[in-house]
Amino acid sequence: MAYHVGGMPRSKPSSEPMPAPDLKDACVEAAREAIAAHGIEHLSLRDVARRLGVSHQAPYRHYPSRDHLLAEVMRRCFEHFSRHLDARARSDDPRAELESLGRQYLSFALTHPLEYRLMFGTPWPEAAAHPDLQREANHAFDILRRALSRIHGVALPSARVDEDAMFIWSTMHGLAGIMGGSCMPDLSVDGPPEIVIPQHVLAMIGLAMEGRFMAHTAPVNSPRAG
Amino acid sequence: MAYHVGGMPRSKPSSEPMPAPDLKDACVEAAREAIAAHGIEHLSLRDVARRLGVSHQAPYRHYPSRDHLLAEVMRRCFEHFSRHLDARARSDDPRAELESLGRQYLSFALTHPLEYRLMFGTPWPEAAAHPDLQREANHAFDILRRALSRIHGVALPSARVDEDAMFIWSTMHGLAGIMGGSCMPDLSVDGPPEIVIPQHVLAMIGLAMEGRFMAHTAPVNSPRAG
DNA sequence: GTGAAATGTAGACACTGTCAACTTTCGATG
DNA sequence: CATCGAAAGTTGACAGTGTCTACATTTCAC
Repeated sequence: MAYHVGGMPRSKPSSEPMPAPDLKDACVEAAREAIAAHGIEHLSLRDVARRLGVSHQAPYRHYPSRDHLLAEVMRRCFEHFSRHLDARARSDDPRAELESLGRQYLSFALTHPLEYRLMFGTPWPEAAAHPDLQREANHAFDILRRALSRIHGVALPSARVDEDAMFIWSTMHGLAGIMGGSCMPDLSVDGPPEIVIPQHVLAMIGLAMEGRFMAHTAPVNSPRAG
Repeated sequence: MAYHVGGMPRSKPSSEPMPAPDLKDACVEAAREAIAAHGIEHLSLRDVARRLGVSHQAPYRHYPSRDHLLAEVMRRCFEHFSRHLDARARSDDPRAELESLGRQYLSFALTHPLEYRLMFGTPWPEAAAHPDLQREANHAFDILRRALSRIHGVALPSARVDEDAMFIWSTMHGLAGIMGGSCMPDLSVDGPPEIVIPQHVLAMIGLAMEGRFMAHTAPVNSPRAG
């Protein structure tokens, strides 16, 4: 766990322009441990340094500020998240594919609540200052967009696809936030809520999408929309 | 803005057991200003004291810790939120009522993003230690539950009502979090997203609920729910 | 009057992020 | 080989923070 040596830079005999010594990586790893131990808001650069057995200023050689380290941790969370989504069960039926995407989304949020909070529940450290973070964050949404495009085919313009994507993402995101957070109300449902509720929410999304398809083939397009 | 006098307790000549001097209230107000100015994470008790022209220890006479003051601010946000929901447009048509509830929910989240973030996007300071906070937070969900019960009538057991309530709340909550946060993707929709997206999401909820009613009168109850 | 409770103040401690200056190491260049 | 510079890590300092302890003042009940 401790950073093995302190005092001199790495000595790769090769001639790479920037060997990127592993303290930079180690900082991210230590930061994740610190966050897991004490929560996101109590992440401290000095604590990270202490965990690595290194001086309190050493991390500053690799990250200009605490927020830059936090941004890097978040960026890796998004990478992890995207990989998780990409590893979903594939199917030729685009609707089944969409459902497996939803399940995969929820399974990540529920098994990695800390990472999920970090990604979507933490105010970003100046989003504009971390463009790679923004880019990484959009990947997941693009996955959803593509899955929806497959369902809709070419019949619907991309504007409609984006609307549906926002609906589905909102629902998944909200459910994840509620179930992963501490503000879940006491429910009287038949069975464990963490099983029953996602099942029902996914079913409701399916109903809404079916209604959408029917609306698409019928003249009226969206009832009760003020 | 500054707390008018410093040094002696209030001098109400009455004999109330605890006159509750207004520094306690003033702290909450100053804290809200500080949060609005510098963000939730940078709320500082010393800054609050400075705003009130009072020593850095004075707030500790009324709040045992910074988190207790934060919890009180959050509790008042929930009060404000509940009042906003209660002030929605009423209707005899339960579905119209549900829709106005949804619009009211979103309008609060979008016009008071800071309070919304504070309520639902901030990790609670030891939820168990602040039961009144938890109680206040459940009020909004109960409002939703009641509106849904009116729609369903007595036909559906309360378990189904809670499932539907969780679906709707998830969708509203997720949409509010996405649109109020900094992680909204670039969308290609016809018109301003802050208008078009909520409209569409509400319409999708309506479609899902209609499918639910049809499923309720037909033998099959939830298609595609694996 | 007197003591106790409530309220506010001042000082101290450990902790934090961050700036500045110093040291050590290594690779490149004369 | 000597030397310079960059990279990486070190120590020291400063302001800011939450919170503990001790002290001062005011008011009220007795």
